[in-house]
Amino acid sequence: MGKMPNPRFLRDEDLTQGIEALFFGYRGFTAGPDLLLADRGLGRAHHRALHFIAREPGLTVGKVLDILDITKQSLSRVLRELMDQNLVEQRQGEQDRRQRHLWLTAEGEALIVSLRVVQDAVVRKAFANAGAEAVEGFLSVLEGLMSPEDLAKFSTMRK
Amino acid sequence: MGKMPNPRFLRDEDLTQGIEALFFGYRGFTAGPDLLLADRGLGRAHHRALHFIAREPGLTVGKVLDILDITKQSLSRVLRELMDQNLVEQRQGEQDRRQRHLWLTAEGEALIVSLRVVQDAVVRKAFANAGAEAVEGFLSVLEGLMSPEDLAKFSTMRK
DNA sequence: TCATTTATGTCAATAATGCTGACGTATTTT
DNA sequence: AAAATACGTCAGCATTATTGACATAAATGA
Repeated sequence: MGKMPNPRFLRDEDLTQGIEALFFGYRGFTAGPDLLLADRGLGRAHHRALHFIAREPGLTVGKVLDILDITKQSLSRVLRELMDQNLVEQRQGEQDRRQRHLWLTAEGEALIVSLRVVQDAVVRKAFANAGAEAVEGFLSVLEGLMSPEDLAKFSTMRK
Repeated sequence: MGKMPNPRFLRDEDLTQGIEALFFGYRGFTAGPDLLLADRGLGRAHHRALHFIAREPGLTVGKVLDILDITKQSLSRVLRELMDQNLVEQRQGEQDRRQRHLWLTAEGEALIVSLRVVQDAVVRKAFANAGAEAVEGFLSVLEGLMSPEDLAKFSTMRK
């Protein structure tokens, strides 16, 4: 952890390289799913909603709003489209009946699985080629890039 | 897909974690510049154009199109807005007079510097906290995520 | 030279994703 | 009973992207 007096670290060029790596890397990361989604007239916003609903079935609308950090109106439109396509369904809360819990339908499950197949292939290949240690570094740098709020969300999710 | 025998690497959860880290990390990475840009009515697309023009002054329109991989129309609009705000200027090519070479104006330089101050602060902090070795891992995973074309662009840039 | 290709710009139409502000309803909490 | 909460929706707007068509100037190849 101690900072090395390494002259090849934290120079402007290193930061530039990091910035550009993120730009190109993120593009490679989203390209595959984007193609699949386009077939159904869906986009990245729908993917994100599907991802988090798949990850924690029964999530409330409020929780998804908190994670995605978009407005109610933006999420509403996305959820409406997902429900119109029979990919997601809402169930009224039992304890608190104001809440809407979100679940994937069988069709939604099938879609998220096919999205995961595409995305996992890219990520798995990148992880495998770089090695376990590199993945640790990858994660720790990304955590450092997150806002404190997002870091908290990210950390909470893996407990 | 044959899973590796390593129980703590390349599991589905590891991939999920990587996917979510990218989502939250990328958001943290763009949040600062986005705020600064919004003040001038500019967005992320303008930032990307400014970045690559600053990085390689005199770039032609065609090269920027190749790097950003957007349509001519999208770039045209962005460049027009940057030129209207006196941030970028075009100069006709001397050898090939069909080409337009792009340069930042003094004002454009000033803007990209202030954007870099904000973005560098985030990246530098993340890099410094994670350490040089983690940064190596971060870069190698991102390279693995890039499409072959983008990897070639990325690699060529640091020569 | 003439035809083609290249580099660039621009028009019109469209889509996905986001925003703000306002308002409404059902339900829970105080 | 009043206030707060969870959610939905309306209208209007902005940014960033798309496709397809067309135009111009300049370079290049047969």
